[in-house]
Amino acid sequence: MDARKRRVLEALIDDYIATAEPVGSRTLARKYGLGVSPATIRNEMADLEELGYLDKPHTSAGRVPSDKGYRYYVDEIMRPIALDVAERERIRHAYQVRVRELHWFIHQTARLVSELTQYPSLVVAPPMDDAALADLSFVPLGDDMVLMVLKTSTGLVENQTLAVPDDFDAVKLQRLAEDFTREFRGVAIHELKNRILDPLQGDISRYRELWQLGLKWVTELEEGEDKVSLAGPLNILNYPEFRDINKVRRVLSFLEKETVVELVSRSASDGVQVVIGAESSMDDIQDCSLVMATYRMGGNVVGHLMVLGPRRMQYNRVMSIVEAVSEELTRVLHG
Amino acid sequence: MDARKRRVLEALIDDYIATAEPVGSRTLARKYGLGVSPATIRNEMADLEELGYLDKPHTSAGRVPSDKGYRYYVDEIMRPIALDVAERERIRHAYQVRVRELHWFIHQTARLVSELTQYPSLVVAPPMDDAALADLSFVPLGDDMVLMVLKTSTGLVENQTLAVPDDFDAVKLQRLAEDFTREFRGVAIHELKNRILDPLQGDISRYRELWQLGLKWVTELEEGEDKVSLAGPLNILNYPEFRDINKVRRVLSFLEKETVVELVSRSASDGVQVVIGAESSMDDIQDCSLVMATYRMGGNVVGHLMVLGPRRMQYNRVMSIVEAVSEELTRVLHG
DNA sequence: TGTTAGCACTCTCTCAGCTAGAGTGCTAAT
DNA sequence: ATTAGCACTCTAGCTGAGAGAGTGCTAACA
Repeated sequence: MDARKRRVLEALIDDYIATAEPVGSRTLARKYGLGVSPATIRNEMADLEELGYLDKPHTSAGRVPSDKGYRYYVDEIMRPIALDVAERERIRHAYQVRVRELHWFIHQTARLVSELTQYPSLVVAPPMDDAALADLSFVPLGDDMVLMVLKTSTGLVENQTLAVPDDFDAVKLQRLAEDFTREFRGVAIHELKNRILDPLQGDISRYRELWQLGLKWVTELEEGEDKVSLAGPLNILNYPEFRDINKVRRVLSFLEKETVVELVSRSASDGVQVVIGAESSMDDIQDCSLVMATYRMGGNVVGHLMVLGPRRMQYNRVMSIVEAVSEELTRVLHG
Repeated sequence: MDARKRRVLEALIDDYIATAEPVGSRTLARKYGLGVSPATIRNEMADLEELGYLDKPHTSAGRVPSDKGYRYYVDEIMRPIALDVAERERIRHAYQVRVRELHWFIHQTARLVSELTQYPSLVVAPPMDDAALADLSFVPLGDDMVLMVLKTSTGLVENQTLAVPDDFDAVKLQRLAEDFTREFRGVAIHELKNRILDPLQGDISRYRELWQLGLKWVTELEEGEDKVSLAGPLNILNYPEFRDINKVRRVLSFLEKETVVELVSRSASDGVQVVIGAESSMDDIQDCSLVMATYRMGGNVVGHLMVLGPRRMQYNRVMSIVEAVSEELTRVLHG
């Protein structure tokens, strides 16, 4: 793979990303200043095809990048692109409203990313489970209803209405919350469940009744709907590779399945990651690419952020956006 | 319009709803026991076309119902269908979790309806604005943050985190909430804004600073994202009339525009309403039908519920579902 | 030896023409 | 009033030809 092959591959992929049409030697020679004739380029393309970087839809069409071609492009050729000022501003301002609820963050993030990239975007919340309890309070609502407000050590707030037995009045509830917070502050949420159900634990039996109601909620928090936010799914309709309605259906329903979460969570390493086409080994998105990143929250609690597009994706742009947003999100969640 | 014409029209529409293919006289004679020959049916069909109830895609295709045809079918021919037990149960159980947040209700309702009907469904929340204040409380969160919890006279709860000035400690906040609730209980939310901004009002100037923060939130509540919930948009991909990607795009983006809310809110009358094709005078949904209903909450505060599908919709089934759900919702919101 | 011009070849896309099939509308018989 | 029969119309689908784009190979060239 000499320098000229690289330049040919780069030009071809750039052109294909821009046009979605197979690229021929003539086009390449004309539009990109490669300094050689179409015939020479043809030879190079034949080599690149033999090396597995290019595919041919049929004999008399131009070439198209293969998964391996894109991979090489992403890893070795492509240079990161700087976001423009407006985009940076957009990202910086996205989290200025001082909401502290997790589902708001993931919703906002998914929308931000899909609007910036013009691709569908999916954000997975870090498991609430791993965070520690910081504070618990109750707000009586009348009608035997109470609003339970949970604050985590990561600074987030979640709340839920609960029905409580008749004999819990406001005073009792407040004392309960204080006792509870004193006893369990700093304990991880998932740990909490064991402690409460453990009969050897001290004088907490009187909370049990109430807490069991709360347990249900905590459990829901872990695997509730709020955990994943999908934004901009319709964006894929703008790309010609999704002219086929069945493909649209396959991909979009994939995004609503539970498997996405597993897929996204699988790649837990730092930094921006790219998955190209069949690399995901998911049938439904054989010809889609994913750009993923993680964000952190109070230590090692980790959430995920993903963009899905056609393999012919503007990788550098999308990667820059995903990186910038995940960093901003980590920053905001830390402060 | 004699009895036989009615039967022909009914059979034709039933068949077209089932198959999405233009219906010919032969098919009608064969599949529905009309007791007459295709030739006779042809004559009736010619009459029905002249009367405007049917259209012809082209000379040698069968007939297709026109808007007027569907209208007559819905108003005069079609009989309501009873939901089966499983569906009734499904609806009854949908609201058993005792959440009291409006956005939960609309989200849940939209999902329920789209799953039952297999069409996209949209639910518009009643304007928070019209409800009266029942109770206000604050939960301190540390970091100068506070959770503001608003309870309305309709029994719903909304909450929002706010940043507050340094000098509001827990005690001060609690007293503030008590004073506030005492003074403004029963006042409509939209009225509240005027009262607070009115300098002639009594000794409330000390709340102003805090409340102005809250005002922003209340304003957002009125026209925030939580006001509308769309579920099952992908369902339309299952119907052959949406094989064209541009039509899908037109319709789905219509559902995300602000105009839907206006359209839905326009028909404020009781009971289930049907809008067929061009009756909506909305270009983007020329060949879609809408089934809409309202639900009530604490008197006359009204929300809306809508199903969108192809004109070739299973009107009786969808109408039954929409009616049952809106009634159940009204019932639940009342208790 | 690497590059290039030339050229035959291959494959797809499009368009016109044709056919089969479905359905109609009219006429005449019942 | 109903129906059988039949000519007519229109579409969907197939076929074949031609244009166009692009390739791969060969031979000439620097």
